[in-house]
This record gives sequence, C-alpha cells and structure tokens, in this order.
Amino acid sequence: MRNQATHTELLVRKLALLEQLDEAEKAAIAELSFTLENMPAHRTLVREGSEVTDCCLLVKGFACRHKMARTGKRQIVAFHMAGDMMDLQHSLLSRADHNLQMITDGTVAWVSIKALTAVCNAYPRIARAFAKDALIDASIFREWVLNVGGRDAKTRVAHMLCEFVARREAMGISPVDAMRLPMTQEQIGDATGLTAVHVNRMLRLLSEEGAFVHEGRELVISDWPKLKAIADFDAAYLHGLAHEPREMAMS
Amino acid sequence: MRNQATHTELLVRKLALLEQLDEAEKAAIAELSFTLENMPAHRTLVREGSEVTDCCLLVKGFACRHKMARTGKRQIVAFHMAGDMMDLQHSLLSRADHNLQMITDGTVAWVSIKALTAVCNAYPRIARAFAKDALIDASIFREWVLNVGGRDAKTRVAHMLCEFVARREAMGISPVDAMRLPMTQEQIGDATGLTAVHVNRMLRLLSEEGAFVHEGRELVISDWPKLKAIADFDAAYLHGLAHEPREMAMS
DNA sequence: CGGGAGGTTGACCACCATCAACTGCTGTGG
DNA sequence: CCACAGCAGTTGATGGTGGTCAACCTCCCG
Repeated sequence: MRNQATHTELLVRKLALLEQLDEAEKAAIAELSFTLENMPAHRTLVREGSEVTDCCLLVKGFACRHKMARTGKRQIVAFHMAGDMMDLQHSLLSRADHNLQMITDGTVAWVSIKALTAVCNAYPRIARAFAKDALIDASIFREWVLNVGGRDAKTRVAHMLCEFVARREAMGISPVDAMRLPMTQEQIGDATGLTAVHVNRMLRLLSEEGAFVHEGRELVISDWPKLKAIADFDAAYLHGLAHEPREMAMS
Repeated sequence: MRNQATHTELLVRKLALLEQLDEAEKAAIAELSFTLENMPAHRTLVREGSEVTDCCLLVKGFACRHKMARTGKRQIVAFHMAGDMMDLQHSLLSRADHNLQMITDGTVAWVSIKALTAVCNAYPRIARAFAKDALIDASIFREWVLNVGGRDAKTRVAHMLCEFVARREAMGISPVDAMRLPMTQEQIGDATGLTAVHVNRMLRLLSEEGAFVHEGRELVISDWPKLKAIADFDAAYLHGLAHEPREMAMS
C-alpha cells in the first residue's frame, strides 16, 4: 500500500511476519548498511557458478530465480517481490547454484554477509527469523515440485497465481482486487513447465470459468474461493508468509 | 562400507562433509540423547499437518518425503539415506507441510529439538553445519523443480539416479558398481512426475544405451560419464554432499 | 501352492508442445 | 506525426511424448 516504505522498513515488516521483534532488534536492522541500486528489467543480479559476498534485498519491482537445463530450457524456481531477501543461501553456500534476475524495473539493496552475520549473532531472534525465511523458501520449493510434477496445466497455472497473490497480500504490496501481473506468459510458462502458448489457453480457460477477469496483464480476482479450489491451493506451506485476500477468504 | 557405524558416527560423518569439526564438537554430538527405533517399510514417521517436537536422523534403510495433490497423486520431493537428518525444518516450523515415510525397513534415531538447539547454541560450527545442510536441501529441491519441470522422461530418470548414486558415495553407504535400488519403479515415478510404466520403459532405454546394466533392482553403473551426460547432471548443486563414483569420474 | 507386490510389454489416446500466422501495444527515429 | 520494429499476447492446425488400460510374468513369502 505505502510505496514509500524504505528498504529497512520492508525488511522489518517481512521479518515481523516470522518472529516478534522488539525495538532494539528493529533498530539493529535499521542500522544495517545497505547499498541501494536501481535495476532495469532483465538485469541479472547473480549468475550461476559465481561467488557471492553480498546478499540482496528486493526493495521495488519483481525478480525471479532460475536454472537452465542443457537443452536451453529455462526453469524459473521462484518469484520475488519487495521485502524478499533473495539469496540468503549464499550466506553459507559460497557458490550460486542458480541465476537471480529482475523481471521488471526495480531497486535492490545490497548488504554484506559479514554485517548480516554480525546482526544475527547479536540478536538471536533475528537469526531465527532469517532461518525461518530460508526454511519457508524450501517449503515453497517442495510445493513447486508437486505443482510441476503432479498437477495438470490448468491447476498449475492457477496455483502459481494463488501463491503469488497470497504473498503479495502478506507483504501489503497492493490490493488484490486489481493488480497488474509483473510476469509475461512466457515467464509463467517457465515457472510451471508449460509453453507460453499453453499458459495463454489456460488463462483464458480460467477466466471463462469465472475465477478471474483479465485484460492483458490486468487481473481482477473475481472469485477467490473458486480460484483456490481449481488451484488445489492450501496456504499452509507458506507458514505465515501468506494472507488470503481479506474480504473474499470466507465468502 | 562399514554398516556397523553408530547413529552418532553417521551424523558426525555427515556434518564433517559440511564443516570442519574438532574433537569437542564431535564429542558434543556423541553425547546427544537419541532414541533408536526400528521401522518397517512404508511406516509413516511424520504426517502432514502434525506438530513436531523431535527431529529424526535416518540410521539405516531409506525413506522419502512426499506431498499429495488433491487428485490423490503422490509427489515424492526427496529421498533419504543413512546419515540424513530428515526434518530439520521442523525445528523452526512447527507444523509439518509434508509426509515422511520409510521406503524400506530401517532404523531412525529421534532427538529432541531442545537438545539439538542447545548443542547448536554451544557450538556455532555445528549450527553452521546444520544450517548448510538445510540450505543444500533447498538447493536440491530447486534442482528437482528443474528436473520435473524442464527435462524429458529419460533425462529425468537418469538425473534422479545420478543424484542418488552421488549422495550414496558421499556417505560411503555402498560401492557404486553394484547396488540395489531401494525404491520401486512406482516410487521413481512419483519422484519424477512419471508413471511406473513409463519409468520402466526409460530404464530399459537407458540400459539399452549402455549407461548401466540392471536386473530387477540390481543396478551396475557401467558407464558413469555416459549416464551423467544423458542425465544433464552436474553435482555442483549438491554443494559438497556428493562424490562421483571414483574410478569412473575421469575416465 | 496360492496370493500379492512389483515388473514388463503392447495398444491406444490425450494433453500439451510445436509451428505458424496474425493482432495490438509501445517506444523510437525519420 | 507516421513508419516501423519488437515484444507480448492470441488463436488455429498438427503431432509427439508420456498417460492409461490391460494382460501377463516373476519373485517372494506365508
């Protein structure tokens, strides 16, 4: 809602979803030294195989993580939005095992792993919050394995949209009843293991069934319970990083 | 190799792959209070949705983690072998988001999350080793998303086998040139998003191409470089939890 | 000896990929 | 202001990978 949130406010908001933080802890985060950098769409932030010394927090815009198969097929393994620490794993695993790339214009805030480690050592609850975040990340990957391995095309696309919407809501990025999808249909395809053409057909099918209305990338979720049912979506795997759309959740 | 390894020796061996441990640290792990329990094949250790207070270390046999889609389709998201702490995520996320089940007869060692946390607080390097293990877990999930979302059936099955073999080697569970697969073809199918029938065909195809010889579940990898090439397998994503079969790696 | 689980093989078919053509939008330079 | 290029989206025709169904086999164990 508030687009003016600073990068540290965003991070506090995110961590507060995972652990109770007191004023001293919030202050410690606010005092972390971040380097802000504007990023154009498609810019690669971290490349597979590279060594990493900084972690990056997404402040504005959207990004994704992806890996390549030998055939050149790209598999997106995660989407990211404002407030996400996108490469916590690099704090302990020195070599990146995947790429990190902007999908829209945006801003990231770099922070050194050293500084992050120091804050974690001084404030165990902050360390716990980061650890939880990493574990929830893993839970999301498990759900994605199920999604691409075990669901048909319509369900897959619907599920991906549900997760995206639920996470947006949790971070308060925008009202859900009128949002603009940041990703192209090709990117949805790369995330779901489908082709852009088939994603297009599935989106049309979903709107014909009344789950949502969309014109281009403008998306209005007209029937959340229906979308959720089609999607086989249960937010439990997001462990608190999700809010379902408010007015619609119980209808 | 040594099937007589105790549960704590196994855990030390595993953690030593991730962090240098001194004698005091090894002793601290040896003093952890584990409860050993024999488990028959198919026994469910942790059920999705349940609350968890203990973590379990697999001592003997094989297990898997899986989730269910609404349609009843089961998706295996990980295989586990001796030395694996199978549910570290439960130390911070109280509710299980997936099932944990034996696939063969075996033994597990339960340890309370409290005791584990205490050791981690006292020995930062042990904490780091566990954290790395959890992050590598996540890296493996990412690779699985790519595997089921982005590769064709033959490559998928080959990749799954490569990972399994490489992890076995790292834990020294058995010589690779003659091993018995613990999982059924149906379970391989549940892990790769294929049917048992199609897994069967792919296994035949792979052995016709000379990547390995198999009779029933007895598997002899006759040409590791070829299997690896077919599988699009690069062990980097295992971050040190893998050894490629020794004599064959460079041939 | 009988039953059951796992494995193997064949026939058929559906879901989704592929290829291709066309539309609409946006930004850019003449 | 228009022309044009390029990207994203849309729709149709066709085909292949892998699912489904079914039969049968082997092995193990009671």
